[in-house]
Amino acid sequence: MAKGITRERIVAAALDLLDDKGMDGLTVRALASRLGVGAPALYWHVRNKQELLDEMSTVVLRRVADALAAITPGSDWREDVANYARVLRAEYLRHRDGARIFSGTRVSDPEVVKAKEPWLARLTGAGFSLTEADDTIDVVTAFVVGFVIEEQERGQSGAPERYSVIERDAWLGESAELVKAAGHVRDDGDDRFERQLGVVLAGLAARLQ
Amino acid sequence: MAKGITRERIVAAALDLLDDKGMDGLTVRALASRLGVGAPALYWHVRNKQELLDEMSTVVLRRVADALAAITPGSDWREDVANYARVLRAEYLRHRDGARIFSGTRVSDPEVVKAKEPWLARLTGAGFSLTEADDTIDVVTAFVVGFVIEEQERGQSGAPERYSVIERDAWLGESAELVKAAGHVRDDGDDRFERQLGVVLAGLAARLQ
DNA sequence: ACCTGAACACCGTTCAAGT
DNA sequence: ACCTGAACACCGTTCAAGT
Repeated sequence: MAKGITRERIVAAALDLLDDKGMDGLTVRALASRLGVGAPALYWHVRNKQELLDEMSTVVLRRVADALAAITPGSDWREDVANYARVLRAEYLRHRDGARIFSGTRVSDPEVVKAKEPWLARLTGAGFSLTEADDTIDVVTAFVVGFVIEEQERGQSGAPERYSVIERDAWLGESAELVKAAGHVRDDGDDRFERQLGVVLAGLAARLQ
Repeated sequence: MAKGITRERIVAAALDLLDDKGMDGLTVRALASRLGVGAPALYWHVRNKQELLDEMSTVVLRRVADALAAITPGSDWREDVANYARVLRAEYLRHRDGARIFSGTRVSDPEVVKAKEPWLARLTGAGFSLTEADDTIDVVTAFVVGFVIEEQERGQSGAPERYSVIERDAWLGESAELVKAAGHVRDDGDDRFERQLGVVLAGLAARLQ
């Protein structure tokens, strides 16, 4: 409706549209009509759809960086790294298919990459070599990305019935008793995340001995 | 050319097409013409494109299961889990954007899910509870998915120059010395993977104490 | 500088009709 | 049972033209 489209407004509207309609509904035309302009108007502000996606992912990672900058570092690097993992997961979860869409995309803003600096300082200060510190951030990031991709696929429209325990057992058929039992005791969400994050953190701590 | 399209041939051709032309080139029409039929012909064998993608990912995961079944389990669960991680990474790497495309999709074949059974048996036998055994497979899977997504994004067409160290330093601008230094010492590929996988395995081993 | 209108070369999918 | 031809309702993107 109100004109005066800017790059930032486009990206913000794109994130809203993604949450409303999902990845398939995130089209240049739908985005333009949401902003009250024609589709070609967007191409004055953004080179193409890929650049738009990169910009969206940069915004999400900037929020991660900002949230982390607002947290006062604790006394233990373990708790700080855990907070990084939690914030990253929370920001991915905030958007439909966030982990799949925003992982492995190019960050367009150097400031977001520079946000790693205090973390590397803190980890090397705690006794990690530079490579180990870099590995630390990377391995935690990889874990969170993989975890949330699976998590978001699960909690989605389109046949949650396969994940209903009874139907899953029937679908599995004969034998595979442990696979079925694992399905019965399986939990979701925060507890599962914290538990598995604990595994990764324990592995990192072991490096310091 | 040769007619007699079957579901399996369609999926195999789709994997080939993906590797040749990438995700954007994987269209129903291009796939059909590769098989020598019209696009609507495919809809007799496959409900829609999503089902085709699910089937592709099932084939990839079936190869993982088969490769693992061919490996004789060693004396140490650590080495077995490491082999799972290596095989999963290798199969993802085999296809363009494999990790991003094939992770978090629905497996259509119960046999592939059942392949987890001997792993759960082995891990519980080694002293893990059922939940811990399930976490073990999941946390390793999540790590591999996240790692390979990043890995495949990097080794791709479209501006590898940002990842050239000199240009990256310039792009980063002032300060952020540790971020730059980390970029200088950073390696890629197998060594990096083995190192970070070692972190996850150490964390899992710590659970057993 | 910023946006529109019209167009181009595509998409996934449906469906009557053919064999 | 399996496939074609034609069509529908879309896509992302370009480009001359308007203001």
